[in-house]
Amino acid sequence: MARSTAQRVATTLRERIEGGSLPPGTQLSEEALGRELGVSRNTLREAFRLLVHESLVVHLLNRGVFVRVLEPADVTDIYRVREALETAGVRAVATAPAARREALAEAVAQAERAAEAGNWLEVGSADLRFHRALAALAGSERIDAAMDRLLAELRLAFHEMPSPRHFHEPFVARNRALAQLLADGEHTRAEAELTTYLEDARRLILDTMREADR
Amino acid sequence: MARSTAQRVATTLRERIEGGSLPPGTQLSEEALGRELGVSRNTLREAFRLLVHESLVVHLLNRGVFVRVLEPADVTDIYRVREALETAGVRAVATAPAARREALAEAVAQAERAAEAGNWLEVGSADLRFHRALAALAGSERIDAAMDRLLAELRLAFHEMPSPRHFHEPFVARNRALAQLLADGEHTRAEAELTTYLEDARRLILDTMREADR
DNA sequence: CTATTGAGGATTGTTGAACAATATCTTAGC
DNA sequence: GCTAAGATATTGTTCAACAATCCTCAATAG
Repeated sequence: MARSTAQRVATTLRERIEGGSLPPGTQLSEEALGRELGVSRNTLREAFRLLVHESLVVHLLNRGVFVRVLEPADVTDIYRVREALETAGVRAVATAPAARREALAEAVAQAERAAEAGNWLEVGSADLRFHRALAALAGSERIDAAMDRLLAELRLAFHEMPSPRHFHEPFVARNRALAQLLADGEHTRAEAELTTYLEDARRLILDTMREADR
Repeated sequence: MARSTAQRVATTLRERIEGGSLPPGTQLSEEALGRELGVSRNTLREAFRLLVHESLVVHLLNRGVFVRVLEPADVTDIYRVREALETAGVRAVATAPAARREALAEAVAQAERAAEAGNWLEVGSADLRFHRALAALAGSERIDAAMDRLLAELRLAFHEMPSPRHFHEPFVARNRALAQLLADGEHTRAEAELTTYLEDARRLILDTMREADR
């Protein structure tokens, strides 16, 4: 559990960004943040580098670091990568260990329980876990890490979603259907469903973003 | 082209690593390197962060940074990601702009010219360009960046290849065949060829690595 | 002889202050 | 209103010091 000061500071900032108290576009001032968190500027800069690596912030030379602002083009790009990685998972389902396949069903069940309880934010988290588990079928550490980064970026966009229910509800049943297709060995149909799923989700996000820009 | 000192330092270290003068496993001492390159420890540490992001070095807490040592498991992992990303490119070939499709033929031609000239290192570079162009058909900045990182990692393994000709020669013709299948719209066969191509290349590297461990 | 422990030395982790380089804001002049 | 020059604030980089951690190696116990 040994972690450096910079890593702890990065965790604090990550929570603030994902929690919304540091909204996209905010500049992270070295002097102010360092004083508030009780760390030196050098250490803070090391923490910034970690967050840059996670794409949660961007670093502009001589201007500083800013909480990432997700453009529509970014959302489109992210969904292209998701399609590539999750499709790779679908294709590897036959050779994946049983534990990884069970993780899919587990995430679906969690999403359904959260939906019944009306906890739509948790539904969203379970949805991301499901798709992370999907990509994890490929059995690659690098794919897992890439998915983690992608989904962290996407969470920035989720913050702009005015109604979590409207956004997450339709996908609960579709996740179950997709999991069922995979369990039944219907690989081709599973791939097709995944593609339309991602296409629909992407469009929903983009429409909402355009809506918000008025 | 404004670049910070840290970025320039990272570039020289990158060149030394890829050039072989800093072989895998070497520790990058903050004190010694900082004195030699005429930069402070803090700036050097910022440069290290950039290289960590590129996976060229690893950072162990309280122990320092070391030039990445590629294990057989890493090679297997990298080829899983390559399969996912390059397959995504193959699938998007129909919708890709003409310029991107021409980049494929260009890389094939360069590899063939280099092979005729007996310049096998250049053949290797052209091979990587071809596969980078393949993934670029997907039209995603993040996929492009991921491929760049993956191929930079792979170069670490290429250093251990005793005979560049033996390793690169067989793949020149296969790249041309693959490009032809794509130009002909034979998507299914192209995907199949890509899979066996990557499988063969991976096995060749792994066999060589095991050979070298004796 | 092997394994463990502990002291010492070397390296990294972090700090705070200082100055340089750059960007942004303000103001003067047209 | 617009441009240009200067003032101000922020980041980029350095330096020196100290704290925390790891590694080496010898001394010791079994």
